[in-house]
Amino acid sequence: MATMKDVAALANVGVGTVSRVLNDSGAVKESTRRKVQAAMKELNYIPNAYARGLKMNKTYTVALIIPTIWHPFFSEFAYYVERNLSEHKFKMLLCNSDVSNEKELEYIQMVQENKVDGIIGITYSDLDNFVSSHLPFVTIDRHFKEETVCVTSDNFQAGQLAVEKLVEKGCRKLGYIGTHSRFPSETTKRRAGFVEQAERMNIPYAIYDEMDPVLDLLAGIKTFFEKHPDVDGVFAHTDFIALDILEVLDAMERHVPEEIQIIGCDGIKMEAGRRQIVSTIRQPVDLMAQAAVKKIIELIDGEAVKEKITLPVTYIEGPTTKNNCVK
Amino acid sequence: MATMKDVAALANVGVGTVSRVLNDSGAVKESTRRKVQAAMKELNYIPNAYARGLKMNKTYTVALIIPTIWHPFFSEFAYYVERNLSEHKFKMLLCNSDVSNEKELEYIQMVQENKVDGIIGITYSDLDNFVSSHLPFVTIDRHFKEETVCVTSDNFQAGQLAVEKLVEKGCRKLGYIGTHSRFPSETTKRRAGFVEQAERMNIPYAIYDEMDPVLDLLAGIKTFFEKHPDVDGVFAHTDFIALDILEVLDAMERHVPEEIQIIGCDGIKMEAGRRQIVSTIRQPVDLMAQAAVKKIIELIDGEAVKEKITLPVTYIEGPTTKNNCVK
DNA sequence: CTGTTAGCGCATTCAT
DNA sequence: ATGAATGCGCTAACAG
Repeated sequence: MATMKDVAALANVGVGTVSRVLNDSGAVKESTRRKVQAAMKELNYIPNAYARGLKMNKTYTVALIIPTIWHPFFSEFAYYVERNLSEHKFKMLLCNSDVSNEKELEYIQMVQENKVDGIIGITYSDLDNFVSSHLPFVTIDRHFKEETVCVTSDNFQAGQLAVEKLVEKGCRKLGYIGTHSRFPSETTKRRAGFVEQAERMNIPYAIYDEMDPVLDLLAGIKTFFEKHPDVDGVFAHTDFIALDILEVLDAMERHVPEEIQIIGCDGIKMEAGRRQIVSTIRQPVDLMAQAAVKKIIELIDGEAVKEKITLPVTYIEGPTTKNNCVK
Repeated sequence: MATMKDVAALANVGVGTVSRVLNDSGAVKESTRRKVQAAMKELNYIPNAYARGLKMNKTYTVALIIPTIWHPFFSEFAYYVERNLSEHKFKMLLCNSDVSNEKELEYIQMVQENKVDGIIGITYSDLDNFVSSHLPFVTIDRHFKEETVCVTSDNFQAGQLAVEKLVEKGCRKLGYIGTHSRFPSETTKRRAGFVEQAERMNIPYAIYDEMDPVLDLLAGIKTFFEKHPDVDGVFAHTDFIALDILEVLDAMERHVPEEIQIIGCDGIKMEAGRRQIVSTIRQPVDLMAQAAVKKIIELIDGEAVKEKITLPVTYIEGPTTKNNCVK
């Protein structure tokens, strides 16, 4: 592997000059620049990012820590994060925590050893206590402390919007079905928004909300519908829970959307271009990723304002609601 | 950030000794070892992987190049690759090529600069011409040259198995519906296996196979069924195509699986623990990832046999076939 | 404009 | 068993 020294020797210049043409820093005479470039090409020179990183104390690498990439929401998010990072000449180290506190901490150690410039994390430990405050950190859906930069979608609005749509589509009694983590998360506001809007619209509702990990969610959902047979519109905390609800209702021979309508949350798609799997309140995943990358780079460059960024959600019609209503 | 020198100073030893206890190399007196460890803890010492990488010319990093992480097959694969790498103390750099030849080449340049120890790739360019033969490379579903290590599932068997199952379930005339890349891929054998088995079982069949990118696949599928109204069993080249077929048949008011049965291929699941979306021939994604990681590490350690690894596929019953038949 | 030099943090000789 | 010295490839500061 050719090094800068080899290039310098072949071009009959000093290594400083090679560095200058490589980085386009300092002034270099056009003729020497061409000489150097020719030498680089001839030797098939490839700069060594490790040497540069060691010297500069900057690696142009960001770690993305998520529970698991094997999930449409996270994989879409990761896709856009990588794409945005790539556009800024950054690389992405992917870390699957499996929602394990222990693995999260292992990754924190690892990324520090690997001198990542920053971390974008969807995590569930109190990582902020372990990340040196010098390490730029952007969190998603989770507001640790005031000083942490957090990107989230408007979860409260999501709950409100779901109620609005369900009522608009003729529902008379609503249900909220969800689970929540032991740790604080912005997503709990989905339920709050649901409740607030239902109260405001003066529409009756029932709630089934359990803490993760849930042993038998399907059984819980079934019990819920047996207890509340008059519920004809459901807001599910996630699209996956909406799928579970569909399964239960199918087994109970209750038809969706004719008898009961369901709106999920997240707006997951299995791949770009494919449609949502249920009617849903969609998080603007692409914009969230874009915002997260923008923020992390600002933090890295030391020019970021610490703030919480909340992006708006939208309703997307799918197969689990009636679409023959007044819009 | 504390360095080895700081630790050495605090522990009153030389940097060599610190390096020795850190890497458990060479002999160190127990008492000094403890002194050093105490100093490391006190200073909250974190080894610098960039310095080490520069020195050792090894980074414990592998790049995964895939078309897009936003796809259940690739995200499951990436999940298992990362997990297996992680168990071997390796890190994973994720690269989404978007099936763009240009981006693939950019990534190749990038990962070379970043001194990755190896590449696992699901790619569509002739990357082998651009990767220095010194860079360990494991490819999935794509056999470049004899010397390339390739991991794939038994695509031919997949086609055979699908025919077997469809016939077993009572189908009298089969259809194969798929698309294929402009580039050679192991997956084209799915069709070959389908044809071979149908011939052998002496069962009539029709084929619709177009080259990507397809402008209007749904229209093509519709035409196929109009032309072959007697087809009552279909093997789809992928699960996603199976979904498309479902959509078309739904619009044509032909019932699945009562009138027509469909078997997809890949066995995608949206997340761990969730079920397949259609009846399918499943690739052993976890084993493929495991094999790929094992191979790449062997290549890195210079002890790999160059070979093609073919893993068996299995049939998984889903909602698009009749399950009331003799097994 | 350009050549020379001093580290960046670490692993590894080579003496001791 | 351990301390000192060398260099991995690069950038930046300095001297010309």
